[in-house]
Amino acid sequence: MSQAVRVRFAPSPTGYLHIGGVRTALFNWLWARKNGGKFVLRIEDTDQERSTPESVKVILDSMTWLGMTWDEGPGVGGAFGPYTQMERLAIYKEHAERLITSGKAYRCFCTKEELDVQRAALKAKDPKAQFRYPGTCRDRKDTPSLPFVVRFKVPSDGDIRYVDKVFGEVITPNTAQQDFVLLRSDGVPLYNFGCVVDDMTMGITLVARGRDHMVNTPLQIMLYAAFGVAPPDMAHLPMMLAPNGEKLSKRHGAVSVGEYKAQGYSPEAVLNYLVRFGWSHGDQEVFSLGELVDAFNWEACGRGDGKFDAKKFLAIQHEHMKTPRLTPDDVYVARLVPFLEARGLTVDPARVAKVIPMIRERATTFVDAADRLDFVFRDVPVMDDKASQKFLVAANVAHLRVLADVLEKVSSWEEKALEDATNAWLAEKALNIKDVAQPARVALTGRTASPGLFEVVAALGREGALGRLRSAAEIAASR
RNA sequence: GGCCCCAUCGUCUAGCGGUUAGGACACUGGCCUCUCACGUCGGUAACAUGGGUUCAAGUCCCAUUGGGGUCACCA
Repeated sequence: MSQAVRVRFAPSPTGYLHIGGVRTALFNWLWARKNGGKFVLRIEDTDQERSTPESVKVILDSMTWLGMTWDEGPGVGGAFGPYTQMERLAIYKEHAERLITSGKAYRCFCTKEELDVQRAALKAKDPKAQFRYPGTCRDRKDTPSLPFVVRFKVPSDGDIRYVDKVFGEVITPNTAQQDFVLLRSDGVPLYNFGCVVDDMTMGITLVARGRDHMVNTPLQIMLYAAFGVAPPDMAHLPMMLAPNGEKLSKRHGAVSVGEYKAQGYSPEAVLNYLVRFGWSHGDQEVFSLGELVDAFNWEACGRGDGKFDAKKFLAIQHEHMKTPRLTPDDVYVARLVPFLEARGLTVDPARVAKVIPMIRERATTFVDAADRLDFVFRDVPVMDDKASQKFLVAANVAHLRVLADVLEKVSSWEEKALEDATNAWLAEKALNIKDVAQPARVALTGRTASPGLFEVVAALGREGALGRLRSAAEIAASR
């Protein structure tokens, strides 16, 4: 009885994939997956000034990285293509002519320049007035051979009402509208027309988009009515703003998917943070993708705008990195290796897998993880000067040497045995672990903060660990 | 300014007439501890204001205030 769900994400390829756009894509994607429906990706490139092929590629790559696969669209095709608007101009033209024929739209020969003059004149008289197309060509009978746009004939009275899946009933009086342009003089459709023709011909059943589009929805519903077609369900999402309440943009920090990828975020964590922005599921904060697909619904979407919180985002990312259920070891390794290699390190994935437990609970991003594991993959650790000067000093030479000697006698090079042997020595000499831990840590890792000392010793292997302790002792002795 | 939308801790939010107003992030005190983390126990912190409706309003209605969106041959 209910038709199969078909939703879409229709970005404009004018730059990067913005984190806010990802959120609207996500809500659509979740709805499709939850209902076994189709998720369509459509490229709205009718703004030829700003659209670029590079941007299309960035968007596709970002969507792929995020795991939001599309069932129809660029690269995968589908029965309702093409999925790029500039390849659909004939379809828009045909639909525009249909509206002209049925008297729902008309050719307007007013030029942009003429209208700009009229607009300026009005503003000059009354700065607060809003210019609206006066309907000059509305009832024009002649058809001069001049360039023209196609305008929609907005009903002069009545109103448009629809029930938004998030905001409930929305009523807008028609008197608030003007005869808007469907098709530019060069035959390229404007947003509202292209959007409606595409959604209609692509069989879209629900349109979910940002609240900044809510003003377009009444116009689009008029168009559906003009075509004699029932409009799809509508759902608007509250806006994600910058911490200061402005529109979220580059100047507020990272806003593109690519930046978060580069910073070592997980795609699941990105989606997890974004979904909780404007949607909730009781007290649950952390979700796997599967859980999201199951739990998502429109009823639990909030209506208030919100502000982006980078710290909470990082916390969600950290949560995903800590939890093997959310980030299995093999996934962890696959994502971490490129970041290690980016540091110029040569790494064996099997070895990476072995040392991940050392940093599971500590690393917040893969960049952070690579940094924390850096010392493992070098012959000589990168030495922090302050750490070296504070701990690799004459007073610690003996401890470092003896520790190396004690460890050397351990037959089984594993954490427990190494720790036991060390503790035995400490007990015998009435020493405290604190007396040797920091100097040893600096010797082994080059830093004052690291995973547990004996995890580190074990991970470095007999030769590596003993060598580092002894050469550090030399450095300390020379001071 | 017109039209539209919104309003619970600093932030994301739970709440769908009766709650000591809950959780998370952030901040913060203690515990744990070889560092850093993790973990754990605790703390500070919110219903914008004014009217109604009701035995009873964070929850319903109205107004005010505040915030946001949008007013193109951009999307």
